[in-house]
Amino acid sequence: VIAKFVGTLAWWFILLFKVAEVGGSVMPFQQLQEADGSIEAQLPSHMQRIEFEKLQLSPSSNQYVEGTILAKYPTHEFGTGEKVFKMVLEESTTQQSVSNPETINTFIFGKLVNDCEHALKQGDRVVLTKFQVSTSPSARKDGRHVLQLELSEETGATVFVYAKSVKESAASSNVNSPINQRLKIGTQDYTYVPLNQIKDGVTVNVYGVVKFFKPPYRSKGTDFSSTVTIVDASNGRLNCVLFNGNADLLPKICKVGDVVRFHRIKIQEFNNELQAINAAGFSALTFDGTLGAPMKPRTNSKSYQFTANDQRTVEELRRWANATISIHKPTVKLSEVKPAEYFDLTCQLIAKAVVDRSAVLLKVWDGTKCPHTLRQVPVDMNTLEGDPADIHRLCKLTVDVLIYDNHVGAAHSLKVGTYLTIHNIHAKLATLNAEKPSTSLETVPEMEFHLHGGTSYGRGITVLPEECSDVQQLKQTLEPAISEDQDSLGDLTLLETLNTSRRPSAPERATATRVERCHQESATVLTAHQHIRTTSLRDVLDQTPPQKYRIRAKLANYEPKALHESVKLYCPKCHSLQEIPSDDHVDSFLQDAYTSGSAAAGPDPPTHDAPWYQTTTWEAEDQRRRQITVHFVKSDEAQSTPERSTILVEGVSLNELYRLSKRFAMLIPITSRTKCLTLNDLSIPFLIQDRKWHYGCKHCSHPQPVNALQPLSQTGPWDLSVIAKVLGVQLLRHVFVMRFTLDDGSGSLDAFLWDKVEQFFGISAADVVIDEALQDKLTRIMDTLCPPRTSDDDCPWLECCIKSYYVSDGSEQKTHYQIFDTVVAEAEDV
DNA sequence: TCTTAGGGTTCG
Repeated sequence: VIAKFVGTLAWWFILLFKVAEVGGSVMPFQQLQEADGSIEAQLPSHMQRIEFEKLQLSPSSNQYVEGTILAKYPTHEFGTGEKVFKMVLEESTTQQSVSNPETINTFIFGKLVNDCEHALKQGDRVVLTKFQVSTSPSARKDGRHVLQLELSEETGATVFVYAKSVKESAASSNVNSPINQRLKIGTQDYTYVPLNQIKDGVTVNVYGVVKFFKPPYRSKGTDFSSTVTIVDASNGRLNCVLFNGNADLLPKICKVGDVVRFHRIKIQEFNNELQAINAAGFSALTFDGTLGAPMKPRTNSKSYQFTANDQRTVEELRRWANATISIHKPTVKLSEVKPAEYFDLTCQLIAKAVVDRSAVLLKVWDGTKCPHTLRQVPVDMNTLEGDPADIHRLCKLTVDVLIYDNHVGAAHSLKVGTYLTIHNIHAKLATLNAEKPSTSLETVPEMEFHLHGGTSYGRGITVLPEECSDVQQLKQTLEPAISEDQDSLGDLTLLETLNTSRRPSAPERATATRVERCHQESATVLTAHQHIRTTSLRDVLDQTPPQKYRIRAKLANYEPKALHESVKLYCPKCHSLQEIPSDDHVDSFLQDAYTSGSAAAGPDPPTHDAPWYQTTTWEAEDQRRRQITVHFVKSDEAQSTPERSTILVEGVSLNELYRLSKRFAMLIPITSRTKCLTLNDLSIPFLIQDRKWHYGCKHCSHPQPVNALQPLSQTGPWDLSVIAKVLGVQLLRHVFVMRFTLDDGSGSLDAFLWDKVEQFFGISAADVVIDEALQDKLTRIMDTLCPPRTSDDDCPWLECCIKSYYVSDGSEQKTHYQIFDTVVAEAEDV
């Protein structure tokens, strides 16, 4: 189609422009040059033309329209200084004669106007992308398309124009210089009117705190509707009535107290009061009203301007609202519900079932136990959608909520596991009637939960985004509630259900096999939290710490690759982490010790016996005439074999240290430089026991003279921790520290493995250092988790618990992740 | 320019 067009009329395709701002920074221009192929090749990838006639209220972002400017109206300026102009586009079509070409009203807003009001002329052929579609209020009058196009900063729109060939364009005064050179990217200065200064008849931008709202619902007309009452520090108050054919373009408010920014609302009078209604080009940002919450707005806008001023405004509104007690509603948990109360319930959906045409049953929980006798809505288990394991395990904590009439559609489309707020839910005491008489006077009336029909008091259901602060708070209540509940009957009930002779329902079978499959297919398994849903790494990366997740990912890489480097020394007191001193380091330290020792000690080294040890001295077989001294600690005769005895050694080399440590149970390297026996500097092991080298923390130890050991010589076999205590040594612990790069296809992150890693691998960090068989095992495990030289397909999945946390490096906070409550599957068989 | 709704408790 386009080729024919280009061929006959010899148009050139010149880019126009794209103006979009994300978070205040200008995106680069996207410049397209002359076309000698299809238009699609010139546009961002996968763009598809949509004919006017096929336009819908929620266009997908890869659609573009193409048309000729039939009329262009003068630019109008709002009181806010923002500009807007309207044009009428006629469908470009190749058909020879079109009796009734489609025409559509198109509005250009904001800085886009500055960019193209002079560049576009009647008769120009344009391509528009990322427009917003709304119903045309003037369709009946002007006979044009029932929908209209709106292009603004917020839609991320791009306008392209065809210009005539170079020759023609040279003759034309309009297009004699390349359009892209005339572009100026300016930021739009949005002005926001305090709510007490709002006047009738103007289109304005406002900021405010939500005092009341009705979540979007389908109106009796063509659109979705949402009512939002906002207030601000000026003591103003504004009732906004918002419509849109696409519910997603209405503000995404979760709760009273949220902060909103509306662009382009029109003020009008109704019932002697001013009210706002969304004007063309309306767009909304919604911020969590929680002090200190991230400044990431909920919005459908493709891009938006958000300056330092905006940030200040949101912060101020948050502060003001949180100090103004009348704005917020008290939150009510299930444990606090009073009979006949109406409240907003923030909860997680566990299961749902269609009851009849006018009602849907939702089984929800908020982690607290409702103290009232609850009515259980009878439903066929087979019509109940949800994980049977969860339904059974949480049955004591879930409540049945009946959702009626106009809310049924919304309830029906909810996904199990979703976090919700059910607004204005009614805790109703069941009415006893003649057909269901009370059997005794003591019968306690049951409590039932209803979401009645209608939208009064903001009745409706809001799906909460994962990152909203209410969800984060809710999750913290849910998780401990599950583990408490696990100890009770929950699991037993589940087992009984799965073990009954009755054939399990399909979802039940799926759950049972899924549990098995987890263990089979995953190279690591969880030691707890199996009930938690898996979160994608992309979602993990989107959220702010601290959080805990269950994830499923592959091990793309790990550090250190030299596995012996993964073992470090950790001080449980000062929490410092250090490398294990290398053999070279210990060797040179020992050499320094005996070289300087013999020089400084003078002619009379303390080589004599003491009441608690016997001393032997001999000369080493090297050229330096080095003197080796060994003090044998006296003990019972029964323990006097070398394998059971303790020796204090001076003047030994690394080699001798190894040889002696094989023969004696315990070996303490010492020095007699100071005339009494003392420990060496703690950069070498202070004690070797069963070939295991033990180190002390330099910061936390207060070494005592070795003579302090004398009283111990009477009490039989020596214990490592006792010796350390007597000698004033704070023991360092061997620990594994590794970094796993996890990837699940949706995202990738680095997670540290350093707490309880011995459980993770089933290997002791202290032992692996001296045991080659264990080193081989560790290598085999890592080769299983992350096979060398294989494709991604051969990498096993890892089921892991990870938690996110902030680490401050002085100037900024960084997000770190740590693996916990996870072990290698069947590590004992590796 | 304008249908919807224009906050204010229910059939269950």
